[in-house]
Amino acid sequence: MHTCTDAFDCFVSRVLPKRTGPETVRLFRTLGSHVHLKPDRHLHYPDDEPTLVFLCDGATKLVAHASDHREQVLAFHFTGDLLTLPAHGAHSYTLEALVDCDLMTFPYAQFLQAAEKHQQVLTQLLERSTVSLQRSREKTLTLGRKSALERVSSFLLSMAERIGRGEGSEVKLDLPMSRKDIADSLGLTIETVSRQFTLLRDQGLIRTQGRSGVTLLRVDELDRRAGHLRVAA
Amino acid sequence: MHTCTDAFDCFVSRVLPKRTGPETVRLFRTLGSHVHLKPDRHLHYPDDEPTLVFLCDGATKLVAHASDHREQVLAFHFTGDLLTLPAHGAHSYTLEALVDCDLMTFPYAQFLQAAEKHQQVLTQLLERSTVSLQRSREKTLTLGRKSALERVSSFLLSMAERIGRGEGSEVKLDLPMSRKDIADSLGLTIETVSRQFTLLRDQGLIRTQGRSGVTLLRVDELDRRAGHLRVAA
DNA sequence: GTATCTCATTGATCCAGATCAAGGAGCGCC
DNA sequence: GGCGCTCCTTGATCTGGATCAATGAGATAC
Repeated sequence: MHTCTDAFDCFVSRVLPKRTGPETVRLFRTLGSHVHLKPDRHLHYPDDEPTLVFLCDGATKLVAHASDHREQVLAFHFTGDLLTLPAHGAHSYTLEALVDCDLMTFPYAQFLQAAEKHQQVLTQLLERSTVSLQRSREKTLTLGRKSALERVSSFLLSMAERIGRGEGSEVKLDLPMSRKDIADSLGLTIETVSRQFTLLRDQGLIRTQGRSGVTLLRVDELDRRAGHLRVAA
Repeated sequence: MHTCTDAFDCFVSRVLPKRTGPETVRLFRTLGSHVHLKPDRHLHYPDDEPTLVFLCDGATKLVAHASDHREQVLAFHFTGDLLTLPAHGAHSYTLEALVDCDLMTFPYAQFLQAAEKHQQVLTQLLERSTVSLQRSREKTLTLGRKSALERVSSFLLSMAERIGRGEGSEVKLDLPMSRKDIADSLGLTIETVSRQFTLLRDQGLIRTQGRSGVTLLRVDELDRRAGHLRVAA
């Protein structure tokens, strides 16, 4: 994935409905911009109007900035995700690349206008927005009421769902984010996250390979550690 | 607001576009159910499919339940709000009335189908969903990175925005939720919330009248306490 | 291959907010 | 209008995770 055309084609095939007319495709093309981001770089976008982003390839984090230099990671995104960057309000937001990323950006208002005649696009936007809201609510519960161990377990399970490769009863993960990113996402410190990893490793629930490799060995036990509701035993 | 007809009319006038045809209105009527909830009662809804709720009148809280009996308030809603109750996943959710409430409920999937021909309804659904997501993200930052005092200040400011009555430079609030609800919303305990109220009162930033009355005396100072980004000084 | 630099782990101490424990005040009920 | 109950406030103590402080291990550059 390198050229602007590739990126746009990727957007077309994954977001627009199958038999979208060529004139509509052309309309979206005039609205969208292709951006390549290197790791640790953040997307520059107008802070007074929301922007729609389609992540063609890569992984990003959405970060909220409070006063001081405190940061909270609101969400991680992976290849194929569609997300809305809010205009800055009481806090400011940035989208930062975790690895090399290709994305398409659209001014939200104009995109919406273009989509109005194609309710399948609207429906999809709504659907994806609902999934984001759902994830955000789970995060709220995690941050509001869970212990460090529960947070880290929840995090691993959620990553397993999104980027895990199942191998028998195990799930392999290649985490694109650093311990700092995980800590900022879970409302913890690097040290605490590291200690929970060690704890889970010592209990035989996970194995780690290098900085980014994690294998979940006992998903059932992790579910219990995560404080999830017992599925009727 | 008491009869089923009143409630549905309220929904029609606040959610459906102005010149919606009578046959469409009739369609939505067949999908919707009117429910009255007394304080502390919760809405019963199928746990395997999402439900759309329009709050005609009253105030509610959306609560997530983790294992043990820990609860996290995900959001408060007030008259005129439209919200989506997710199907239960790793956690379960309930919608509970804070005061007497009238609401209209719709099966989400069927509502969406009915709305497909009316992209104004879709657009509105999307818009409201985006606002919910935005609020949820602010909450994430609050729960992840803010101190008790910052959380309570943020909470008061957010309530001021939604249900405050401005009187000169002051804002009057009549909070429909208990200290317990506030604590469960901010990831704190009742005691800590109470102590922050006392602190803010002692600093002359708020005045309290009885259990539910709060007057914000210094919105600017509260903004500072809330850890909001300084508006270019 | 190895030097170096960054990121992760581990250990020691500290503190904000939880927990435990009484009082006090508002509000509904009779 | 006062009785009683619930919710709120205040105080004392405890603790999980933050902070401070070294190591240790992976990745990158040469």
